[in-house]
Amino acid sequence: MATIEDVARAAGVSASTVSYVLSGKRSISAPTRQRVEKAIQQLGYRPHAGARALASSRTNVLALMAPLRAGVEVNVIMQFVSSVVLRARDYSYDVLLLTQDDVSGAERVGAGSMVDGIIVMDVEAQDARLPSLARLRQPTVLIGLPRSPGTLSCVDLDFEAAGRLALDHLVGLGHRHVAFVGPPPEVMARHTSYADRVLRGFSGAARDAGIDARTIECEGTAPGAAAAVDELLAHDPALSAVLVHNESALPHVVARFAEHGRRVPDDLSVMIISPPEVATAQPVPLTSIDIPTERVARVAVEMTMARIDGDEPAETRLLTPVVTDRGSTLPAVSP
Amino acid sequence: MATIEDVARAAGVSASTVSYVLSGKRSISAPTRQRVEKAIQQLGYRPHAGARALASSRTNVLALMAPLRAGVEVNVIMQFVSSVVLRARDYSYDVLLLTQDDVSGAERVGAGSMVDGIIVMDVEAQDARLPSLARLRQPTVLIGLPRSPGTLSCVDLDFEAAGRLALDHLVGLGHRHVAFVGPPPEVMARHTSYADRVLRGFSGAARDAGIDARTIECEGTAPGAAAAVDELLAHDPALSAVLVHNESALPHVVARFAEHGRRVPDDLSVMIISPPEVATAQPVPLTSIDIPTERVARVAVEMTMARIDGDEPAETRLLTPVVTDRGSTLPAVSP
DNA sequence: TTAGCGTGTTGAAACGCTTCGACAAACGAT
DNA sequence: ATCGTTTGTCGAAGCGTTTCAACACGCTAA
Repeated sequence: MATIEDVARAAGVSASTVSYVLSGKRSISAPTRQRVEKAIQQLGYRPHAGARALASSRTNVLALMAPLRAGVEVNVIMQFVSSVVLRARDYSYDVLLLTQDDVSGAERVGAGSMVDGIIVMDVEAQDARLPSLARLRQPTVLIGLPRSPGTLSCVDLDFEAAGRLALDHLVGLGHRHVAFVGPPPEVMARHTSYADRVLRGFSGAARDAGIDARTIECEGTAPGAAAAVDELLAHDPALSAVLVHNESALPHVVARFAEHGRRVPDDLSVMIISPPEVATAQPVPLTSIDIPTERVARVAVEMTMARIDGDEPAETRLLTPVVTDRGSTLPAVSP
Repeated sequence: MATIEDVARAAGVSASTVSYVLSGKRSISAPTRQRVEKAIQQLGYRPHAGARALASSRTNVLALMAPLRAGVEVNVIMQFVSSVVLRARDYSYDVLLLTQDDVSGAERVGAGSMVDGIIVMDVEAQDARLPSLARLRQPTVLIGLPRSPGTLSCVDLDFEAAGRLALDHLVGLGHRHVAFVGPPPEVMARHTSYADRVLRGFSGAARDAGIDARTIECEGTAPGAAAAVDELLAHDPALSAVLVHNESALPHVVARFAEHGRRVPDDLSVMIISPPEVATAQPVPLTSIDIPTERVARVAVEMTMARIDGDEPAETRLLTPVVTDRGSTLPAVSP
């Protein structure tokens, strides 16, 4: 492999000049720059990442913690992951993927100076990883909102507002018999940040509206969905609208309601919180509060970059949810 | 951050001794080792990855190319990705995730000495990336089987044998009216390695058996599946068995057959090629040829490691497919 | 004419580790 | 007692960059 010295020799300059051509940190005369660039081309020179990291204390690598826990929506995870990778490239960064659900990976790559920053997914309300992350030299950005972020930056859709907004949307259509079909029990049990928050927003808004809105956890399987739907209808046969926050269960939920003779949207209004791709890919397109995965990922990367080379203070950004009406919610019929 | 010198000073030895304690490449007396280890603990020392890479020409990082193209099964991809990450850890390796579908990412991290080896997913029959990959200093292992692997290692389920095996299984049960529901058109058009191979195996075996077995591409959506099923039945109303190699379409295919009054398994035998999790998660568990994602990933990592520090020659390993009968295929009823 | 300044370039010192060759000490065999 | 081996440790070179201080040069301003 060609080194910077080889390039310098070929161009008839010193190594430091080559370095300055590459980094642009000092002005270089046009002729010199051209000779250097030509030498780089001809030799196919690429700086050695390790040497560069050693000298500059910059790796141009980001760590992404994406624990693949039970009950998570793989599609959504993957959307975040690929968006983060894509956005990181805008800043000439690569992404190291960590999938363990403890913090050991982050400690290893952080303390070992393998990365300049860390993005963390699937955050829990009381996330055990946060103290260790806060101790690292590298800035950390959470996708999600724990109870006490401390000095860590956070970004996410405002899921609490989303829950509230969904309920208000349904109530605004005149629905008084409303329910929430949530993530599977294991996700709730972990107090996964988004799950808690939607629930809080939805239930809080229901209380404010004076409505008894039932909420239920739901496995992402056909039998699980059937059980959930059956229970909801048993509890309130007059049920006329549901909010679903569980992509895997969604088709089965809709199917089960159909078996009970409730068709969307005439007999039942359905909303979902999910990426738009999911809401539109259903047999009947669904009114939804879209999870803007691409935007969240972009902001996460931007925040990380700002903290890497700014020393910007930590910050929490919650994106405002919006209802996209796709026709699966209709005004309630008067009793 | 503590450096190796700090540790050496604290332990009253030289830096090289600390290095040898860490690497085990020379024998160190027990007392010395203990002092060094204690110093490491107390200082919380972690070797600087860049410095280590510079000195040793080893990064302990693997690149994983996982292009997220249209029509790929995200679940399967994710299973591979997480298995690769997990297995890499067995060798103290981390994984850098590349998602671009061209080879530029691999060139960057390879030529820049960011990684020691490269694992490539979603390989096409005539994959344009192969020549560049072969030129890199780092060993590359393909998950998939291109037409001419050259000096690159390959590992995969033997999809051609799988196609053949599936057809033989169905014919063995007496079915003579058999069809294949394959991946979506965009996957076929790319000549994605596994897609081509299943098709070849299935069609070849059908020819050998003297059967006219229809094959059809299929979108992963409900309308797409309906269209495919309708066409198959129109072409051969006596159809009694299908092989599906398309997870997204699977539930819709089964549903559409049901709408035509064909129930699994009594009216229709169904097999699928997929990871076992998918086959078992269906309302009716399906007889399948399992894609052993975990095993393929493990072998891919092992092969990469062997070539990193062996200088083993390239090798192709095809895992033998096996039919797992879950009761969704029954003997054909005599006409 | 000289002092001062900006521009472009360079040499050398880090950065933190691995590894080679050397060497001292301890040991066993003669 | 001597020689050769083995064992444990060390010093120093080298890995390929970045970056700082210094310098040469040509200019402008006084």
